Amino acid sequence: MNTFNGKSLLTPKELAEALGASESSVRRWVDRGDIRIARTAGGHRRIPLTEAIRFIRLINAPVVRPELLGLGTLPSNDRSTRTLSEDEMLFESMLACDGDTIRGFLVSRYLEGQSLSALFDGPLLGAIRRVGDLWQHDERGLLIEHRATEISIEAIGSLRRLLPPVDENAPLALGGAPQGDPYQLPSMMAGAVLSESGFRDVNFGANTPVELLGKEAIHRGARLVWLSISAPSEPKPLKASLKKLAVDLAKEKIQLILGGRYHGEYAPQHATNVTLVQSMTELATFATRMARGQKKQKVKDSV
Amino acid sequence: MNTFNGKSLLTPKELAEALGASESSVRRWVDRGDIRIARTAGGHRRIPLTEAIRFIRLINAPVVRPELLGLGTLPSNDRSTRTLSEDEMLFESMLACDGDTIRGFLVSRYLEGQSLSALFDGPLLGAIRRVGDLWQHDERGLLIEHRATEISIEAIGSLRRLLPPVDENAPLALGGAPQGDPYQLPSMMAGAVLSESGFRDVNFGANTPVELLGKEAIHRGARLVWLSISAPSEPKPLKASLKKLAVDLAKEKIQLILGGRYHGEYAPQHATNVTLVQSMTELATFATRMARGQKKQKVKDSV
DNA sequence: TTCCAAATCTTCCAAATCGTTCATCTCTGC
DNA sequence: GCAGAGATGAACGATTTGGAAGATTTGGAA
Repeated sequence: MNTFNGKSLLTPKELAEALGASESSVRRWVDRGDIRIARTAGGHRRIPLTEAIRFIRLINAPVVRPELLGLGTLPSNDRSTRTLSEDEMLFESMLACDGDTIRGFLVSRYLEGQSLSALFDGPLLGAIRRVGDLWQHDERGLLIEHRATEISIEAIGSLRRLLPPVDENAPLALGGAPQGDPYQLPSMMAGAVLSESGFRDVNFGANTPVELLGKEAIHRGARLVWLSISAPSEPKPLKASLKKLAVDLAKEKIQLILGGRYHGEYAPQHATNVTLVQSMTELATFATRMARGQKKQKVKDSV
Repeated sequence: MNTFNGKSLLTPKELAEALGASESSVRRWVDRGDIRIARTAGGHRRIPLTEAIRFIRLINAPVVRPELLGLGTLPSNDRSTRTLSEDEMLFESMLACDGDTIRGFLVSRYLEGQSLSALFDGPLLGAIRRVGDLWQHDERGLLIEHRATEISIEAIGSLRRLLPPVDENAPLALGGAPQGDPYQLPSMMAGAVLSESGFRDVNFGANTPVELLGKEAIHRGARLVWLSISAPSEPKPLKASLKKLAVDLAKEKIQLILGGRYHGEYAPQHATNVTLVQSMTELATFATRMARGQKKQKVKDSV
């Protein structure tokens, strides 16, 4: 499947979503003759892309979600080849610095029911890692990686607007990346995933002093602290401050979650309130279970 | 009806309810040409969100129910009862890490007709500077500054969604903060302001190697390069690379704009294509004039 | 192949929107 | 105060839209 041309036949549903109209309307327009179509043997309407474009230009219709017309996103009923080329497609879009396609792709997938954690672990982080590998070979790679970060920040922002609002009484989660770690993206993703999992999240971003984070978590009555460790660091001090952090948080029964490429190297041993996660999905699993527990506890408290 | 919140097409009824006006009036405004619209194949009016925003700013209409426009809740737009000074209010919200209030405040001021550059120069940068001063006295200040950055990033994203779409033929602007400068925010603001001024903007964010930026600008046919210098640096190398950048860009007739707290200290002398700006407003003024010039040139080219 | 879930079909209906007209309201100038 | 101009909002029958119900088709998996 040629990812960039998308497919040449659209279903009424696809055209309807691309135009921000209803399936019923598209069917009526087709039946009235405004859009010329082909039919499958069984009578289902199939709209040639060129015909869709002719119609769009004819009535000057605004296209709400261009990616559904195949300019970026794979058609949704092409499940066999989808997973294979998803990463490829996002990677190509990153190379082209095409933020619209990336945002559109992620939003589409989210609306289709994918979780944020799956989207991050799969296509998005996949593409970003490949972009990151680039600047071994190509000096432009560094620029592209910078741009990919900005695009991803924007895309995560768009996705967050689609999340249902979080309960004001939801447990609080604080986090960031430790001092010396300049990567913003993983922590931002973690915040979004935690919000999806039922926490109120407060992300302090890259390069956050671990000691302050701990104090703040206690001060604000957080139930969870996350740290994303994506850059190597002086081993001794970070390991020590993580250990202290774990102990301090344990006193208040606050969970500490460590993730990121280098999280294993600095993680404190033998701490009961520390959890290591390898992926956003693991984070989501842990957080969802924990949020459910907190809710029960809240209910129990209020009884 | 499209239920998800990122809705980009409004019906006349929705806009009417959001403005507290009648459908009849909206229809009249549309038919008179005050609001540019699209039509469905059946002739029903569909109003692009950005066009609704443009109209609201144009006639300075109060928005009674912003949530119908997907804008979330805005602070009371009862303009007579504003007691706290704007700066004070934003600062307080930053202290409380209350991102919603800050986003709502900025969006509502934008709807009232303020320009992005004025909002950035005034309330937003004002509040951020005060937050920045905090950690002279209070160690929590550093955390709050981190959080203020994240909040501002999100707010700028929200504002950008409201800008009218940029013409595909608009001149291209590339920029970022130079190597060694970790501040993301000023460059992100500059990108938004340039977009408002009629450029297609590509922001490479903090810590971007100046040499690569220059090559990329030439490679992609940019008309403008911006650099926001918010952190002190080794004077010699940065000054040298800026000088080389200015010369390289001059050959292609690309303007270089330098801004940020420390821009004066590294700016090349005697370069005709280099402009120093002290504020986002100055950037906007320069960029708007330049974009107008580019447009004229485009028209002339096509004749 | 056979089977199943998801997508699409047709048909129907309530709600929204259309274009139009008309009464009401608000301002301005005298 | 009053006449006229212009804007507003309500009302009308005709048309369009969006969604639901139940039958059929599709694409992929056992």
